[in-house]
Amino acid sequence: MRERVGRAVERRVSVVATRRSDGRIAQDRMLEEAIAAIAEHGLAKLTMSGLAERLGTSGGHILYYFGSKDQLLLAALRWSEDRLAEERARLLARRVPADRKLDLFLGLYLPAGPRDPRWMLWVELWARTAGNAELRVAQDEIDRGWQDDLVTVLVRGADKGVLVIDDPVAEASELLALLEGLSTRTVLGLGGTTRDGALAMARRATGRLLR
Amino acid sequence: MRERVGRAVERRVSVVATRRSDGRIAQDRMLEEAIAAIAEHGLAKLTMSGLAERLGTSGGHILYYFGSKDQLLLAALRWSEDRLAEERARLLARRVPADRKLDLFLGLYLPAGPRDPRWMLWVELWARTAGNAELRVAQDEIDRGWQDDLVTVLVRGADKGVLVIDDPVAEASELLALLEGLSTRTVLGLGGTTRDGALAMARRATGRLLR
Amino acid sequence: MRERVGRAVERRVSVVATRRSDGRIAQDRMLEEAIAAIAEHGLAKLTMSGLAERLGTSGGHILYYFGSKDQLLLAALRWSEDRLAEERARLLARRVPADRKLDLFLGLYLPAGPRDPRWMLWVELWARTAGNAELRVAQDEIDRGWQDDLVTVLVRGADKGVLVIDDPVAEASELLALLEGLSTRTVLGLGGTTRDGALAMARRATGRLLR
Amino acid sequence: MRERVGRAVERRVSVVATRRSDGRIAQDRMLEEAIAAIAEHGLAKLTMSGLAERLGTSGGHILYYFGSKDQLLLAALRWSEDRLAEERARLLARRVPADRKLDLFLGLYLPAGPRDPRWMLWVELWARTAGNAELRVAQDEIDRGWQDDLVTVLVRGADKGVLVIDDPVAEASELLALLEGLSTRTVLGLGGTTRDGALAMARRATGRLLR
DNA sequence: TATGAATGAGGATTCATTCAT
DNA sequence: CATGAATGAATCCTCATTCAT
Repeated sequence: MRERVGRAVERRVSVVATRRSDGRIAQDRMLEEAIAAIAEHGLAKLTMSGLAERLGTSGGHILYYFGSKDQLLLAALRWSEDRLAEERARLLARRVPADRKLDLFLGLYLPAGPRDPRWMLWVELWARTAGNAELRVAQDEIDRGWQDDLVTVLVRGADKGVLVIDDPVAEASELLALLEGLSTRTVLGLGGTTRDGALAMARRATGRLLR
Repeated sequence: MRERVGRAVERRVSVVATRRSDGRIAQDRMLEEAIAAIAEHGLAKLTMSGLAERLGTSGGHILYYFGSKDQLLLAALRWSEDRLAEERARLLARRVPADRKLDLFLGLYLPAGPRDPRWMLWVELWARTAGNAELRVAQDEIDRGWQDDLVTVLVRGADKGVLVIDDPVAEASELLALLEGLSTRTVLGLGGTTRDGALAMARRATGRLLR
Repeated sequence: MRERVGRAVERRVSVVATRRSDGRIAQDRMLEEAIAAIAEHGLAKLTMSGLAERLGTSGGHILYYFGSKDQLLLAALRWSEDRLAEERARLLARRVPADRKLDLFLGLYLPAGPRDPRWMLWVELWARTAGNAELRVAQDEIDRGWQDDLVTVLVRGADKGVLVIDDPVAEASELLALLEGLSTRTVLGLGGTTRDGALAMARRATGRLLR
Repeated sequence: MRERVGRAVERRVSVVATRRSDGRIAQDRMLEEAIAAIAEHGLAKLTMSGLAERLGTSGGHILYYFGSKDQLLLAALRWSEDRLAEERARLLARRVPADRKLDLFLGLYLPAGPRDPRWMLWVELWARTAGNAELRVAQDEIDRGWQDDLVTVLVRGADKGVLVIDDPVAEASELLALLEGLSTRTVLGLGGTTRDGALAMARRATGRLLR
């Protein structure tokens, strides 16, 4: 069990370095496909053999890399958020006014629509958070990433005189909580919430908060 | 510990309300215990026989009442929210200033703390929403209950000149989205959010939103 | 897992008392068949579903009673030895000369021949003893039963003047160790050992040991 | 701890014996490590990859040498007993009185203590004997080695007038059966049997048998 | 109402073995 | 020689659900 994890880690490192076997299914494909499958049918319906079939590989092979289904899920979460963290980093580096940057941030956070894969994964994993410390830690880390970057945007905006902030940490927290609530509703299709509606609402709240 | 207190209170209520039918009481106990079990160990660990053991009955008997596990879950959700709807109704009927009423509303919505049974149930059921139309409809209905009552509070507050509102439906939606995000974080223990912290944040946002 | 065990225990108690369902497969049959299957094909080939098929029932049903394969094995061992313990008790109660009684004791201990089910079970379970404390305790208990009864036979024989003993505990231990060695060889068919050969050898050693 | 010492000794031996082929040394290490692993955790827990890890090699490599796990086990048994056969040969060649030689023989046969690797391997393999003809043949051969050497000791002792024997084959068989029973108990830790206790008992029986 | 025996489909996981490199 | 990726069959166990009593 333990060595499986180690193997998975090694693997990730060597993905770029070696590609000995062409038949080899990349871990990334596995994670991507797992997220897609969860988005389509829910985590409850995700079976190792079903996922393997989608990938044209064997269930044993997936476990060979990830060790267990829980680890696979955790890896999927991290993989998904790693890419978003990169997008956020790119966003932070862009030369656009702070208010525009903040707006882009909102768009990045909110789900693309109902059943958005990334958010479906979050919702599914929330249900497992209570019983899985490793998962909670990972979620906390990811959350902190969003929080820190948002604080950065706010502080820079204040420095430039574009945004009026008071307590950037508290304001970021509030904004993220609102975004999370909006996202949950959007992705689950509750209350008729759409991405556009959520975005509009987030913008209004942002305007009120920072002016 | 918390749910024990809550349970005693509920018991008194339901004994009075449905003295006629012992079966009804039995059902209430089942739902109550199901929610407690989910809060304690998660939905994934809730088995019919395990629940039966907690209740001192048999698994078959629970299904005798509820037909299936899904129906039991749905009933648990409704049972839990029905009682809150009653509390909201009592709150709306109270003769307190609108801003005070709004504050009490916030307190009613937010979870008592990490692993609050009602919210654990919500989080668990979100993961089942996508594949279960009946469940989504029920969630929508419950959500609408909160929304409508909040709108009522806002409108009455505006009539009295205590609150300054613009678009009560939109403002209620935004407030509820924020509350939901705060609740999720509180109940899952993410980002160190506590009930008090969430409440303070909700109050600040409410103040800003309504003047 | 734990409650399964409890259920199995209850079950054993109620076997005599209630027999509500005629289609019900008695646990005894399960144990008996399990032992037969192990004797025929070895423990490694014993699968729950395979055993279920022999019994005309479902794998789930066997586990319903025994909780796990390990528990089933343990129960099989106990069941098998319980019956022998009764036979020993009957033997001890018989009114025959001590030397004759001792001879019958040898016959009771030794396997009926190669692949004797009871002894096959022992051999298979020895391989699991090291990693299973519960199993080792059970084996020790059973062993003590043989030892105590043999000591009783020896002491009574000495009292009657039929046997000449010196240290009954040590002599019983030695005799049992010899019997165990002979049994292992007989049941595994090693060294061409047969039940008759083993019995003859045991008799000679007994004669030498006790005059 | 014990096997570490033993391993160092073996190493020296095999280095001298088969200096030509490094592969041969590697095979020895594999067998040695396999036996140690079985003694520590049981055959059920011995996996090819786990063994490979202990050896710092790959699972595929072990099979490259041995073809299959069963063959590996068989080789381990033979390897272990070959070394003992050599020790027996050395013992037979020594110029010591027959009774002393017999005593050393007992010490060689009995396990060093609970979980003695050689005996753990025997016990584990007994469980596989029934379904594996090749294994049974190997066990028979090894057994015959002990038997023949013991007969030799007895006969020579009789020739010298040190031992009083009647039917050396039968007496050797009986002694070996007793030794096997004592060994099984010692290695499994049943009945509180220790090596010293087993040795004392074996000596007493030997004295009785050959006087 | 209430029980609990019985079912049986289903799923995660393990592992010996193969084979391309 | 040596690796380790890839396989996929095999197995234990879980659990909602049914139903005779």
